[in-house]
Amino acid sequence: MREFSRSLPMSLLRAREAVMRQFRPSLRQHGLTEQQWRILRALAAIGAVEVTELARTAFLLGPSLSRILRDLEARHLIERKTAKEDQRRSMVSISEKGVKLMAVVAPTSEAIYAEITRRFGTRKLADLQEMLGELEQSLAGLGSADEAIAEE
Amino acid sequence: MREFSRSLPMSLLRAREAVMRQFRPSLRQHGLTEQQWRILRALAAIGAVEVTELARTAFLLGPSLSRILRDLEARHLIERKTAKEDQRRSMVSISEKGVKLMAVVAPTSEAIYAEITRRFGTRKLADLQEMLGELEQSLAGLGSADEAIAEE
DNA sequence: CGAATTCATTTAACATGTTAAGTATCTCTC
DNA sequence: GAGAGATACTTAACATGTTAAATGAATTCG
Repeated sequence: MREFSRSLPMSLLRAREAVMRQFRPSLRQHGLTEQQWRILRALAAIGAVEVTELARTAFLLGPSLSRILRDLEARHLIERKTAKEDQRRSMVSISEKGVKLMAVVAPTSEAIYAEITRRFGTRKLADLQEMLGELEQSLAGLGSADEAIAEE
Repeated sequence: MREFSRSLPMSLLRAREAVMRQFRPSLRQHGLTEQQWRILRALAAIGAVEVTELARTAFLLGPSLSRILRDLEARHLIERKTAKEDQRRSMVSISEKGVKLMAVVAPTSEAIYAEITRRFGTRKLADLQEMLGELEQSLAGLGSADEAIAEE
């Protein structure tokens, strides 16, 4: 069997951890987790969105997002209001307090990203992201929760 | 600010998820999580190891590993015995039952990996892993839990 | 119209990630 | 050789990942 530590999943895991390790301390100082920060950024970029689309954008599963939104709302960092036409949907948006928090955190976050880019190289970073996108594309539609049924 | 969904952390997260989505159903059919599978593979490759080194090899934090080993031991998939010279250390190894389980799971797992390799391309896969390793290297020693202290 | 179905979101249950604290053992030093 | 410190591992507490089930609201279809 392939040497365990050289598998693709491990390479991806180690690389991502190396990157996230840079951001976590700064976020933590402001009481934010990686996921909470993703949600705030997504909301700031998009504006008001439904929960389902926010999940797609921030790449979080519904249950995780549901819990995090509850907490962020309790901290008044986001706002929620149910849609008038469809009572099932709720529109989520970042609050003024959330915007202010982002303004505090963003500079450090940007500086860290810049340092990572500097160390790894701008060109290599672009190449890497290109390859990661291609990898994702090449696997699209393979494990979409349909193929596994045949094995049951 | 940089378009959120194109950040390096997101690219890495999406790519890894695309890959792991392929493996999870098969592992799940055998009652294994991704992390439990990593541990079994690591043990099969290395033999008997201390918990701390296993954590390094399987890329898991101590507390996670501690819990998982407790469960795997209860399922008789691994074995543990405290070292004679140093009562603090315990040597972990895969059990016969664990080996048999691996023999059942491995073929499917290998087939999935082969399919991923085929779709993405052997050469590109090697290139990608090379770049991921370089990224990890270029960030080594940056966020080793020391630099954040200056900010406190 | 009304039951069945679909859809958006939440809750539940269990496993892991993450940081801090605890426990037991070992080592080192005076 | 006794106490301070270091080391290996575990527990605790809280946040998220993951799958299944529940809830409530809209839609479809007979």
